[in-house]
Amino acid sequence: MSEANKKYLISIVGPTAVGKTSMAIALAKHYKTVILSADSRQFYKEISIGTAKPSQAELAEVPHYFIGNKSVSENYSAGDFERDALDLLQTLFETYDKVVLVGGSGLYIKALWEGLDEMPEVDETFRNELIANYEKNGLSYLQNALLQLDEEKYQSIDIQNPQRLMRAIEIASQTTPEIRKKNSEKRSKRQFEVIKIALNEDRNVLYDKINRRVDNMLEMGLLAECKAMLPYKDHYALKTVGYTEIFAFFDGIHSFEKAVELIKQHSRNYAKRQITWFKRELDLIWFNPNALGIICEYIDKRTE
RNA sequence: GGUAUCGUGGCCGAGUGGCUAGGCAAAGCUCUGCAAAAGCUUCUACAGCGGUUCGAAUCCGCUCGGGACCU
Repeated sequence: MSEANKKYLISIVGPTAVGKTSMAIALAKHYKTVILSADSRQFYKEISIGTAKPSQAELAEVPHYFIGNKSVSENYSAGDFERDALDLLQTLFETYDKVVLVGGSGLYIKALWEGLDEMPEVDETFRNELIANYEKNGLSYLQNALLQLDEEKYQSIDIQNPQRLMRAIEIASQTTPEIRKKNSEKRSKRQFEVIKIALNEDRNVLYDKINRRVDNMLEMGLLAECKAMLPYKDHYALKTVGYTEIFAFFDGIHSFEKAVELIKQHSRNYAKRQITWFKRELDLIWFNPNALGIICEYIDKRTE
């Protein structure tokens, strides 16, 4: 079963602060390859401290892709990432048999592993109208709108979730059932094998790491980074843990101490959601974050 | 020592005789383009003991505890 030219995407996933970055670097060095990041916030070049980007020293150890390659003023979606990452992988696999993927953004990783259906481009004007209508008329407005456009979708999604409803309406209003069916059929097959590795550890240990990392971010100058981002505070990229809480502090909504407490708490909540997300992935194996040796053995067995 | 006063689930907090307040946290979960987002579910407590009542977190008594005031 060993094929000379078989390509592998070694994927390291798991909750925030568990130790994915250092594991990915260790693996990339061991297999003499490069790292492709799948972190929906580390794309942005202006925000580094609060997103726990790899340090300059770490970035110098191994080539990284998709770190700081976008600006917070751009909108970048899971679909964009799938397309860009797939393009890049095609090139990388000409040189490497194995590439390390690392990140914690479940949807983005899923997009790269399995692909998303082809969908119409997001129409900002339409989306803004939808948001305005939702704010004026409430959830039932969205529910009714989707029910009119695509009853099948209405039955299958969480109709309590305004974000999902709006996205479904966007798609339904620009496509027909036939197009939607065809789009889901032409999802592209992957030319590489995905090896799914998740890192996790005792919840209390993880939470402790998260808390300490937040303190560390503050020491490294998170406050100044947030201050510099004030002009962009309404961009999607800044709607994220570590920034929204500090912005609220700047606005006098709560104290600095409260902001710090909330960042820690929200980071813990995020970690929990990540764990829930990846738990559904059945062909994914869980390891302790310092089990480098065991992980290498596992990879070797899978790729021999 | 005396006088009033308060004591609600991990935390905050409404409720003055009868129908699970609510919020936060926590835990569990959902997920095809805002995803570090957004949403869902679960968690029946009234300091203790006794009394009144068909029925008490709510009324009465005592005890314990907190903070306040007076001497």
